[in-house]
Amino acid sequence: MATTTTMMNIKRGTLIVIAGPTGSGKSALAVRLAQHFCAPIISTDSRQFYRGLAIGTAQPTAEELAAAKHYFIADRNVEDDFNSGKYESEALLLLDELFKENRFVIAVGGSGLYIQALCDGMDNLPEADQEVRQNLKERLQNEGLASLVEELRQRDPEYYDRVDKNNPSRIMRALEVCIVTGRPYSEQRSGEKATRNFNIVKIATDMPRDILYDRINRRVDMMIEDGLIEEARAMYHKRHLNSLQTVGYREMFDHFDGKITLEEAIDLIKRNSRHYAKRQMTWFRRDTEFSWFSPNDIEAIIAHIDAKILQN
RNA sequence: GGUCCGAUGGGCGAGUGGCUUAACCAACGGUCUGCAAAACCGUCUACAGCGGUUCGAAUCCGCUUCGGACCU
Repeated sequence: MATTTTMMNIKRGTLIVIAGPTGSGKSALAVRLAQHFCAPIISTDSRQFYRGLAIGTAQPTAEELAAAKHYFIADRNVEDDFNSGKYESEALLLLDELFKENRFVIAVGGSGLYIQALCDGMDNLPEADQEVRQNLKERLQNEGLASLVEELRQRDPEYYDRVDKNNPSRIMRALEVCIVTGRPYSEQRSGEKATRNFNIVKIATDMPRDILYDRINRRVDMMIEDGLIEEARAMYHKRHLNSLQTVGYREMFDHFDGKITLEEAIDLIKRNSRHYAKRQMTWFRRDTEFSWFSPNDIEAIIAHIDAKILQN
C-alpha cells in the first residue's frame, strides 16, 4: 500500500496500550476495557508468549481468556527464537487484520522494549547472528570485556563515547551489528519514530509502592500454591533457553540444583519481582506519553481514552 | 547485690589508634533499539551517651544507659 500523501493521516483505529509494573492489575483492567470497547487484546509481555509458563508468568486466567479474545498468549514454544524485532513485525501484521474488524485493540503487558517496538518501531538492524554472537561470548570469556570495548572503540567511536562500558550485553550487541553489517552501529540508528496507521493511547497503572509490593509478594505465594514448582520442574531440562531466563524459573532451577532451599527460592522470586517492577516503572516514567491511573479507576480511564479519541 | 560479655548505617556484619565511603542485602533513583522478567549504573558516610588519654579514636581509660550470660 502506498503511503498517503493527503494532509490528514488516515488512521484505521485506536490501539489502547496498557502498561505498568508487574502485579499492578493490568490484565484484569485490559479485560474490562476490552469488554467496554469491544476490543481484542494483544499481549506486550515478553514471557507470556510461551507455552508452559502459564503460572510463573501470570498469563491471563481461563475466565479472562474467555472474556476477551487474546493474542500473543502462549502461542509459541520456549524453544522458538523470538525478540522485539520479530514481535514488531508480527504484531503489526496482526493489527492490520484486527483493525479491519475493530475500531479498538488493546495492547497489555509490561515489557517496555516490546511496547516501544510496537508503538515507535525498531531501526532496520540485523537481528542476532548466532555464530557471531557465540563468538563474542567466547571472547568475552577468554579476553574479557575490555577487549570487546576496545574493538567497539575502533569500529564505532561515536557509540563508544556513550555506551555503558560495563554492560556486556550492550557492547556485544553493538559489536555484533558492526561485524555483521560492516558499518558502525550508531550510524544505523536513525532515532526516528515509525509512523503507524492507527492512533495510540497509552495508559499506565500505578498504586502506592507498599501495596504493590504486598500484592507481588502475595501473588508469588499464590503461584507456588498453583503449582509453580511443578511447572518449573517440567522446564528444568530447558533451563539454558533464553525464554527461561525469567523470574520465577531461574530461582526454582537453583533450588532444584540444591543451591538454595525452597524458602530461599520463594523469597528471591519475590525480591526479583519487586526489582523488576521497579525497573518497569523507571521505563514507563521516562515515556511521557503515558498517563497514570489506579487500575481500579475504570471510569477515569475510560473518560481519558474517550477524550483522547476525540482529539485524534 | 556481684562478676563477665556486648552495644557499629533499615538489616546483617567486618574493622582493636591515623586510607575503610568495608562487604553484602534491603530501600531509593537511573540507563535502555533484536536475549529486555535480560544486562548494567548511581545514592544512602554509621560506630549507644558523656567525659578523659592522645598530635589523632569506632578502636585505649572512666562513668552512665540499654541488652545478654553467669554467680550468690
